[in-house]
Amino acid sequence: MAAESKVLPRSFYARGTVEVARECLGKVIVHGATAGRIVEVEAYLGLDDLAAHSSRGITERTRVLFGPPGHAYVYFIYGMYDCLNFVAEEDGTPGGILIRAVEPLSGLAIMQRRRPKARRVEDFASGPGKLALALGITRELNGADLVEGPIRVRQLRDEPRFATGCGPRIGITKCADLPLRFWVNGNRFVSR
DNA sequence: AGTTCGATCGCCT
DNA sequence: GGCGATCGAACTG
Repeated sequence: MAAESKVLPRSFYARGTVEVARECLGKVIVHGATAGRIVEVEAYLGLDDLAAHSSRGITERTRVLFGPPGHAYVYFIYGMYDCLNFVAEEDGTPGGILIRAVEPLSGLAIMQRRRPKARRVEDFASGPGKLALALGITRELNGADLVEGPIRVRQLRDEPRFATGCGPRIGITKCADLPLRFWVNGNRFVSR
């Protein structure tokens, strides 16, 4: 796969969060021997988006959301799960893209070991907590560089065409009506 | 220092 | 569809 794809440059992330979110669909996350194709994401906008962690300003947790683009923001939620975001926008402007689902491509046996209760491939990474487990992504990787670090995002040279859908984000109470969730239409690995 | 509640998941009915 | 698990960040006083 390495010969048929290239790592996304930092300039890919240094744009508006919604634009980057939409274009993340179809890209491939590689971590160690595991890889998955992004099929569902959500955009979390800077300070006005009350559902975004960045809306309350810079804290120890949200620091990387305000930093340079092309880095991973990994946070701990519900006492149990880690979730992966990509940082967008120019340095100093917050913007996060929550990766909600990937289609497993490589390292399926490793993913099954990390997701022992999953009975089907469709259950390996069809949710933000699940995908972090399947890809082995934890809070230790918060702040990791997506261009040169341990997690990389690649674009296939012959990325297949696909239609996308858009709708409200999942699991939030504030700003619950904004259509900031994006997915690959009809893909069976989307969380819902 | 104490309380609240969350960008979830899996099990139960 | 409903709910319990589980714990840290953020907010209150």
